[in-house]
Amino acid sequence: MPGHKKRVAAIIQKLKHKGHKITPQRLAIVKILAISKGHPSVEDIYEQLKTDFPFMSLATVYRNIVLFKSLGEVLELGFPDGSNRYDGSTPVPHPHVICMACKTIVDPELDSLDDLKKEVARKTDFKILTHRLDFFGICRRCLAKKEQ
Amino acid sequence: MPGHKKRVAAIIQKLKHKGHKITPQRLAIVKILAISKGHPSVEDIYEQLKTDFPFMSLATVYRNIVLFKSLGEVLELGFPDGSNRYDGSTPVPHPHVICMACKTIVDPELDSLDDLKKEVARKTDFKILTHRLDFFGICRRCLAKKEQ
DNA sequence: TGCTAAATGAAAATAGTTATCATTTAAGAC
DNA sequence: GTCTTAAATGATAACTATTTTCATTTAGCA
Repeated sequence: MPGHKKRVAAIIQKLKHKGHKITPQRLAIVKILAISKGHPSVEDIYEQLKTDFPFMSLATVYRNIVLFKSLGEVLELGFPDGSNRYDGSTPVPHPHVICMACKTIVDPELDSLDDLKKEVARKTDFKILTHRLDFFGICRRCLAKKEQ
Repeated sequence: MPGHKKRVAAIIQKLKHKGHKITPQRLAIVKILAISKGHPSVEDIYEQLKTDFPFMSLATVYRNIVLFKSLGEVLELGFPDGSNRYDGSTPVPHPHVICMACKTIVDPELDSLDDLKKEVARKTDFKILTHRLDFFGICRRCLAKKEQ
């Protein structure tokens, strides 16, 4: 079973287990969140759903995201400009590299992150529960465009 | 000259240099931003100003923060819950450790951050321009409270 | 098939921020 | 010091993203 199907199955199972109903709208939102690699916004999700659910309400998208967040099945990425984006495929904190030109978000694997976490815990006396790590820059493709 | 006075002077100088007027309201906002160590919100700043400027408008606070941001003299920290907070004393990206209970924000010095930056640049092919690094947890004081 | 709590759609409400516009004022010219 | 004018301010309206309300529909179980 491919990764995103596993994710859909896992989320559905958790929903059922917690006593939530599996509506067609909810299932469609789960699928988009689990399949998307581009960290979609609420608006992105809503647009994708319009084809299959012309009468879908934006509120339904928001409500379900709130639910999935509370179940720990989506990661919310808020940005200062107010644009929130969602990651349903890897709902645990991980670093992001964001292109400021085309808004692409890449998930790098960073070995040295563990050292950093340890250093924080050691130096601050905090009980660290989660983190958020974003790098902003220009991706290779946009760099190439600029030079033309 | 103490650090925060230097910051006030530096911001004022940049404002003048760019042809912006130094109004009493603007000066007061600059001082609060430069002096505060607790990363105040717009509402915090507004409340502090009310004593000296009873007729101060919230819009003035927002307008000035937009200006200072554009000059690179304050750092904006946006959070998913919509609460934005501002750092005028160290307006370059740096890690934060945030207490989820009392909302305190601490600035740790992390030596291993450099390694992480290098690793990102090497692995992603992005031109990295800036970053955002936050750790969320519970501070020692709030941990102690819980145990009582 | 029927029942009931949960979910939905549509629209109103809310919160944080930005824009509008008439009035005031800082700062350079005289 | 006074004049001039573009910039800044205060009050308020507008705006955007999100949440809430409420009447209606529906998933899931008896």
